[in-house]
Amino acid sequence: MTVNSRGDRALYQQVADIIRADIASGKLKAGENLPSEAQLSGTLGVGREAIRQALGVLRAEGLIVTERGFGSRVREAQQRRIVKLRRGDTVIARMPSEPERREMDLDQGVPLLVLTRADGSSELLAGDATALNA
Amino acid sequence: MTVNSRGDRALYQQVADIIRADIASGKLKAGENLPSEAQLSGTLGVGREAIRQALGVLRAEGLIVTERGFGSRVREAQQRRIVKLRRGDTVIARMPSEPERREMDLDQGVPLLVLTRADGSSELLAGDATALNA
DNA sequence: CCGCATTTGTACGTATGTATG
DNA sequence: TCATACATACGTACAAATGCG
Repeated sequence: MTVNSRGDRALYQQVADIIRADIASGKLKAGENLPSEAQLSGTLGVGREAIRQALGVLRAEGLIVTERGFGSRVREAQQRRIVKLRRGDTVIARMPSEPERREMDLDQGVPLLVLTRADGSSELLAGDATALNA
Repeated sequence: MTVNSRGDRALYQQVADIIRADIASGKLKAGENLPSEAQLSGTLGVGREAIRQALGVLRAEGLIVTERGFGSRVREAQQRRIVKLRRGDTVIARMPSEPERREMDLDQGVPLLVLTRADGSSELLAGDATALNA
């Protein structure tokens, strides 16, 4: 598995593809730490920015989480709470704004579910911790 | 409205806050073009990278879309198709992977809804174009 | 159709700040 | 205290797409 600067895809996309595949295949397991940016940079032979962009893609996909001063690790599947929908309830999905994300303490790449009950009341639900059931 | 390098928030977050507020207030209307990165850089007195990071935040929130060689504009609300949920249907939300995003031609910052019908069949729905109704 | 200016995308380097262990 | 690691932010350069004359 290596990157190719002559490929039609950007280096950082190729890096993201490699890591995503490693996660999907189980070569990188949930909760496991990724190599540091510097290590990935050296191993794959690309600059740190390409590595950081790749990790940014994977964070936006909700596949990894990164902690400053520590590193990145494969995000673990969240326990899902099942929310029963009743007749007349409606739901839409969207991404939280940054302030909302901090407020609700959500990881990057986690969508929000806006549940509006038939009576007009509404709730914000973390998309990775919620399963809807009609 | 200006940025402050001594603030406790990063410059790019401050820039994102300003533009987000301009969108929320209607000062920047749906479909309207944002100033170019170079213009924002000059106007706000920060480097291009801080501007690009700010725009990246807003893209991830689904607030703007960017076209290479053209610029960024405020994303317009999508017409939502209403999907009726029947008893036994379940739905979870997640972000698409980059390959899925390109495949389904989704903008950044648009979540995916995975609808599994009671009979076991499932569908992928664009979160910004779908409203669930139980 | 062609060339040009504009604009975003990619990728590198460098430096400094800040959190973790 | 200290090394490690990520975050922020500047600069530079070139590639690639768009729109216009």
